Amino acid sequence: MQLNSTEEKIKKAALKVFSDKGYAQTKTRDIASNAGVNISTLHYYYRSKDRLFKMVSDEVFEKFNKISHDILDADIPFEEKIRRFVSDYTDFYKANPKLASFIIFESERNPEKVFDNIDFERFDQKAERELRQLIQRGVIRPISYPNFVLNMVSMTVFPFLNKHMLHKFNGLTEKDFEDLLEERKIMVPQMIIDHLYLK
Amino acid sequence: MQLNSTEEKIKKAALKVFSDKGYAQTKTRDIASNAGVNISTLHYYYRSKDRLFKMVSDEVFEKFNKISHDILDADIPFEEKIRRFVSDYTDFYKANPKLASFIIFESERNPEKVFDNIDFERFDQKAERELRQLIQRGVIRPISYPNFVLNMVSMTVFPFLNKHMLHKFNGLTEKDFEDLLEERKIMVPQMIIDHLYLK
DNA sequence: TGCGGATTCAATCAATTGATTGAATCAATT
DNA sequence: AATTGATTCAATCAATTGATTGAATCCGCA
Repeated sequence: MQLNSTEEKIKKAALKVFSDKGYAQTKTRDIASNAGVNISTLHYYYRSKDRLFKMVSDEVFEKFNKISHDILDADIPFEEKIRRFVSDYTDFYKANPKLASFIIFESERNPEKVFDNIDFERFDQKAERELRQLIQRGVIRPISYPNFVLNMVSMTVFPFLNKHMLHKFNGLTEKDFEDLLEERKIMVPQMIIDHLYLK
Repeated sequence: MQLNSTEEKIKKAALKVFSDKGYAQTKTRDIASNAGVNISTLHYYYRSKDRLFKMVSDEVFEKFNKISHDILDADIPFEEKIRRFVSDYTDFYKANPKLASFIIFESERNPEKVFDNIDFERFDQKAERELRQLIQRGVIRPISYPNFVLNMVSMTVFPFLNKHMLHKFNGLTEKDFEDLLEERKIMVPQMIIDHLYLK
């Protein structure tokens, strides 16, 4: 599919509107007018709102998963993986600020639409094994895998879920927000590592 | 308004459906049938979907804010406030598991419907002052107030935003989830305190 | 030029949904 | 028992919305 084709324009508009408003609040007419095409052109290419959503969300989750897999496959120390996880996902969400809420919101609100063929398993099994080994070797303190992941993911993603509130109630400008993210790239891994490593 | 009155039944059903499905995906018919009343009974009491939503969300945010205010007004050390924040909000969300997503989702998706008269300011000013003083006295390391809050809030709330994923991809049972939360009540404040306090 | 498939669109359909109406029922008071 | 206001409901309305239809337009190619 070539860039800027009608088909591609529709998908881009769909991602924008879906992640701005969520699945239910999105109207196919919104997407069509955002893409600058007729409603039936949208249906011509994607048949239904559901199928269009699935296409978009599959693409999003693919990009999303790739980051994890790349980090896990990298031949670097565990500490470094933590730093890269926070840094890479922060950059990912910075480049696509709406994806954070898209992923979290829609996977809770419309799991049946989002999950069909996503495999978190490969990633999880590998990561969990690595964590367990470090615990058994006495390098890091005992911690359950879900808790470890939650700490890392929550502190990385949450600023993007809360952006509106941060702007409204903490008066953060866009620049402030970016500075805050850069600060977190250092601080968050450091917090996790300081808590985890027994040294 | 008396307990279990029709009016109250509608509001309870509304909270349930709104927080299950989000504003847009909620149909007044859903609420009515959940409450066991006719659609027009719902309109008789609340006039419109918007007004019903506002009633419900105001009540939610009131409870939500009370926790912060109580902690901040308490005459206990700052460390202890961190522990109570994590613990009290965890209990709050445990008792009302859907409220976490309700608060985060709706305040981002429909800020204009949610925020009218919420004052985060009193809380924030007081808390920020307390943090600044500790930094100036050299008790804790320098950290911006938004970053401090983000760390605390994100690690506390996030498990509830992600519950479905945790169940699906980590195979957590309900019991596992509760154990995990109890573990986090200890671990999360400890992480924050270890990182913050210079001792 | 003219054929044929791909693409686009205006018009329309059917289902959904928030809201209203007017009648019926209930409950308290006299 | 009668009156009155509060409550409830079946039926209906108007707007929205996902989807379809059939005609028009575009484009590559003989």
